[in-house]
Amino acid sequence: MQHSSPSRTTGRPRSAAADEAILEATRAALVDVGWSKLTMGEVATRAGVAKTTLYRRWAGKNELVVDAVAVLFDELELPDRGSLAADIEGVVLQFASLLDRPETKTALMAVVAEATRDEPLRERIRTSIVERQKRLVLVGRARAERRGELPAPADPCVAAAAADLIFDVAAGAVVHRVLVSGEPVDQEWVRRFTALLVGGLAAAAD
Amino acid sequence: MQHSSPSRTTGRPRSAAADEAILEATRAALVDVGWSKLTMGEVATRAGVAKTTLYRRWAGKNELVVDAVAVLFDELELPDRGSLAADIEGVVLQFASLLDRPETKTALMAVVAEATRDEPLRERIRTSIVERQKRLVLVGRARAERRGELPAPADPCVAAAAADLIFDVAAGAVVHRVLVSGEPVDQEWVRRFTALLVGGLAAAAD
DNA sequence: CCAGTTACGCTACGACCCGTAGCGAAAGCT
DNA sequence: AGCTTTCGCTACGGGTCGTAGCGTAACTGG
Repeated sequence: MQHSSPSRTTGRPRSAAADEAILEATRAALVDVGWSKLTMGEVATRAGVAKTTLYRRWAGKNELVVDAVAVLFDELELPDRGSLAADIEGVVLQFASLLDRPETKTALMAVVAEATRDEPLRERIRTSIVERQKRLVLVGRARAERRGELPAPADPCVAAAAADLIFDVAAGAVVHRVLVSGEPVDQEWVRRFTALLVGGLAAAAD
Repeated sequence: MQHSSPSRTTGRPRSAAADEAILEATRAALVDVGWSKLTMGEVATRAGVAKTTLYRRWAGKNELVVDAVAVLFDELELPDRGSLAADIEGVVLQFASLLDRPETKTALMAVVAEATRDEPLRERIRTSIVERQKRLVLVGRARAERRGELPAPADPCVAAAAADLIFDVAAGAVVHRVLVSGEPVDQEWVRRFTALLVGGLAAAAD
């Protein structure tokens, strides 16, 4: 009667090694053939696994790819570089180089596109990728306040809205620059963008 | 010997009505079934046209959809609302409501994703959609300078880079807000975003 | 008016991928 | 041992792809 028990005690356990092999094979296949020509059968072959095993764990291509690329985003960090501007420049460059990797480049927009007509998938993207990276904004903001570069927000509700805004602006700008405009996120561009963002934050604080 | 003559003088001419019927059918199909379940056969049926006719004019689904949605972006305008901030708020709201339409929502990210592995498609998107809308940034900037809200840039090369930056920031932020974060672009958000952008522009002018 | 040229609608086709069902074997538990 | 669940494998109907071939329609130049 206990169908979705998190850890079942009886029966043969699922191979954790197969899990990682599948995700790794998915990333490799994304590099080689891209999103549109990626098939479940190919991933299964690459991972040395039966196609049915894939369908036992993921509903389809969308969910599989989300899980395969989500872990890559956890590499992002926010080392303390001494100033708000330097911190932003650092993380933006990290994010840009992550987006330059062929597996993320071809997969990210594709799953977002699919998610426009698939609410569960949208939720999966949110919890697996988006929400996890907002931590970077919060850490950066707290650090800037500690340095006295930004005033502490009066209303915590306003603070949350501001963090969301900054996240959308930063992530959106980099994604648009790389994938839509198709031009590089180089030192020069990052410098200009950071100046714009920091200037706007300072002005909004008044 | 003149294979790709722009207007051939001999033979039966292509039906312009069929062209429009196909693009219209493509948009309608996008609304109904979305990008991933959109098939060339279905579009042909809806348009009352043979499937082979589609392939005679477009190489595939990607190119067809780009042409089908590109015209929608030409609706964007930048009416003079008296101030830089008001102008930005107006066009951002327009862009957001355009992105809310199901046909653009599901198609835009999908073709961008495909374009990451298809250079000709990337070029087609650039010339058909992206470059055409940069006019809005240039018009807004010129208007702000005429009002005295922003100084005229010294170097025209710097001015072009600044325009590209503003375009990526504005378009990217709205797209990210709507499609990735999945939250609405309401009056409140637009107000905050515009304050951030205008503040940044003013600060960068120093 | 007629021959030449091109577009159109239709049908049929092999190739591929999908997602599932059914089977026997393997791997864990009590 | 006996039970339970996963695994690899094969096979299948259903769908889409992109193309080829055919006869017909539309338009042009002689």
